[in-house]
This record gives sequence, C-alpha cells and structure tokens, in this order.
Amino acid sequence: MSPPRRVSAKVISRLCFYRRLLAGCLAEDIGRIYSHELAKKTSVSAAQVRRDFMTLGYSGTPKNGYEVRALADSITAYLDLPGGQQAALVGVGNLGKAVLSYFSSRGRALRIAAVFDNDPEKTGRTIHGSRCYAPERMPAVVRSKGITLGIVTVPAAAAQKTVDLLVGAGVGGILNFAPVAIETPPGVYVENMDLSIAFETVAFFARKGRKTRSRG
Amino acid sequence: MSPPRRVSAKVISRLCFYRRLLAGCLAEDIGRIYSHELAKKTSVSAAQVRRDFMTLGYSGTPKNGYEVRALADSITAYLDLPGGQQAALVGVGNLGKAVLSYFSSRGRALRIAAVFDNDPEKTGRTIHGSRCYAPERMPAVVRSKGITLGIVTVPAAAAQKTVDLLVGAGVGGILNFAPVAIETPPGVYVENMDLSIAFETVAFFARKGRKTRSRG
DNA sequence: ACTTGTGAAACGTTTCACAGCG
DNA sequence: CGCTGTGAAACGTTTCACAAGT
Repeated sequence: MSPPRRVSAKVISRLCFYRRLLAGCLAEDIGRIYSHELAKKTSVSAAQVRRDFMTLGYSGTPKNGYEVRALADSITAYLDLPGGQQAALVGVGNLGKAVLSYFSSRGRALRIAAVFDNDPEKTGRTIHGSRCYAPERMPAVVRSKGITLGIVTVPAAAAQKTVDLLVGAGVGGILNFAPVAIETPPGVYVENMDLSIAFETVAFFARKGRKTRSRG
Repeated sequence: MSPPRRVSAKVISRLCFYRRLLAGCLAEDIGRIYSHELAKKTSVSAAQVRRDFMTLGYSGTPKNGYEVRALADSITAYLDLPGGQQAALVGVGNLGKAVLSYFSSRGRALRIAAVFDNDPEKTGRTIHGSRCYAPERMPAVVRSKGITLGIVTVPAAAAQKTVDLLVGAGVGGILNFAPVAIETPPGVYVENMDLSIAFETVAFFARKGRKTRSRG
C-alpha cells in the first residue's frame, strides 16, 4: 500500500482500461471480480493487475477478490479531476473530424470544449457539437473555457506552431497526431499517436511474428 | 555490430521515425548528419540513436557522422519487404475513412489493397482508391491480393470476430483501433491504438506534469 | 577536438514466489 | 484451499563513459 512517487504512463493507461472493463461488468451485473479474471480480459498478468491497484490504495479481499463498483469508483477518484477537464482540438481535417466524432459522445469528465482551424469556412460554425474558432483566438478561448489539454490534428508543418500556441495558452498536456516530434517546456506532457509509424511497425512484425504492444 | 536476436518494437518505431527525418534531410540536400543532430530532431538521446543503428549493421564514420542517403537506404533495406506489403482495412466508419485517407497517399512499400465493411451501401464501391468488399469475402481477397496485415477500425463489439477472420485468412499483424483487447494466436503481432485511453492518459498528466511518451 | 561503437551501469517494468488471511 | 499484497528476482531499455578512429 505504498504508492510510487511517480506513476508511469503505462500504469495510467492500464487503469483506464480496467475502468472500462469494470463498467462493462457493472452493465452485466457482475459484482465481484478476481485479478486473474481482469487479467484475462486485458491480456496482462494477474500480478500486474494487482500491482497496478497498489497505486490506488484500494484493497480487495482474498476471499472475494475485488468489488467491481468500489474498484471502479476508486480508479475514477484516482484518474479524474472532480470538476472534469476540458480539451481543445486543433485541425479539423479528415483525421481531426474523425477524432472529434470519436470523442464527442463522452461523459462529463472529459469534454472537447472548443475546436480550432484556420479555414475561414469552418470558423464560427459548430462541428460535432463543438464551436470552431480561428487559431488567433486560442489564448482567450483556452483561458475562458478552462481548457487543460490539446489534441493536435494539424499537418506536420503546422504542429510545432500549434503546440506553442496551446502551451502558451496554458495547457498541460498534448495528444499529438502530427507525424513529427514536438518540443514542449518541462512539465507539459506529450503523447504521440503516429499512425504511419504504427502502420509500418505492424508491417515489419507481420512477417516476423511477435507479441502485442499497447499504446494508449 | 552484433544485432540483438530479437528486435523490440520500440527500436523499429524509432527506425521508422529516423527514416522519415532522413527523407526530409535529402529533400533539403543535407548529405551527412551526426547522431546528436538526429537526436535533437527526434527527442531521443544521441546514444540511443547510435545504438538503434547497431541493429542495421550500418556504420558511420567518426569524422563525418552518417551519410544520409546510405543510412536511409540501410533502414529501408532492414524495414521493408522488397516486394512491398499489402494491407486490409476493416470497418469504413468515420475513423476508418480518416485512416484510409491518411494512408492512401503512400509509397509502394505499403498499400491498403482492400477495405471491408458489412454495410451493403459501401460494398462494391471504391473508397479513397480502395475497393470495398463484404466481410465474407475476406479469406479469398486476402489470399488473392497477398495481404499480410490488417487494420481494424470496427466497433468494439465486432473487433474480435474481425480479427479472427483476418488471422484465419493469414495476416501476420493487426493494427487495432477498437477499444478492446483482442486475442490472437502466437506469432501474430498486435499493436493497439486506443484513442480514448490516450486521451484519458494525457488528461491525467496534463495536471501532473510529466515527460513525453511515444507510440507508433 | 570531434566523432562513432559499445561494454557496463543505471533505471524502469514485469514476473516470481510466498506470507498471510478468510 | 485460492485469493490478495508485496519483497525480491528477472528481464528490458536507456544512459553513461570511454576506447578508438580521423
């Protein structure tokens, strides 16, 4: 029951995954679950599952395993900010629109509160429920809506500039879909989702045979 | 110059990234490059860059660093299958379409040769340059086109069934966008791109301040 | 002086294995 | 018994640091 000083991104990703599974269990009226059952559904080891839960300070019982509802609540208490968090998406092209529609039907904990695009055709309109602004308005909008993270779906050439704008406006995290490495000041978290690299990596191993990797 | 028996996915991802940068260097007529210069552009350490290149069996010279063209060719020789590879994309929804358009303008080394969807409105038509088939035709099409990897952009509920079909048809790798863990027989490589989990993970660290993570 | 290539150390992550408990 | 929680071992990855080349 001694949580590590600094939690790794891998642990956080897995906690997100467990929570999603537990929500499924609740929908099926499963009230209790063992670490090895969760392990099976997530393709990680049972020991890993138990160790991840050490982070939460939530304990199961040897007799009954974990109580699904309490465990899910415990993960949510750990992961979510009580007041929820707002995100901005920048770049409403093909990929941006798809990501937007993917995220638009979410709970209140995490919402895309604004989107930005430099196409005047798009600014002023509402896309998948989010208002579209010109990039110049980023500092003002980010601040007024309390946005804490940015999703970058602009072309590679515009990515660094976009990130600088977002960071300047005060966001603490970036989900970067642009196929370039971006620079941020220390303290700003960056997660890169590079579709091309993922594609090429799978292609390489498709002929070599090797185990699963997870990103998320 | 002793390559490891089994190369990790991380190394492969970085090699893909280096190659892309080197292509940019060639476009700018940069003929030679040092490990620390590449390191700067990729946000990895110079030692890491050099160690990654050990995998290739390509050596630079202490005097001049690496020759860009030769290094890029060396990476390509290592990563790409000489005859190229064909991919199938399954699930032509919002995300599937975006991924398709993202990958449709690629070189000959990696092509989406067929897409599948169970919507009769879509089958028979050509979407972003790829012919759309009904899922039943997967075994035949995969075999006849020599497809070696699959991209899964179907809803979570259909993911495992889709993967089983793909694997049954003979693919050796899966790029999985569905938000579930999928099972595959040993020897089939799986890379998970879970957008929701990435989003939630960034949200968590956006308020905690921590360094970059890459997936690809 | 500047590089590269690399053994060895440092660090991070996962698994093992077992005490303790209902 | 079969489970959880966890110290310790095993394994994987990155960085350090330096010999050697030019």
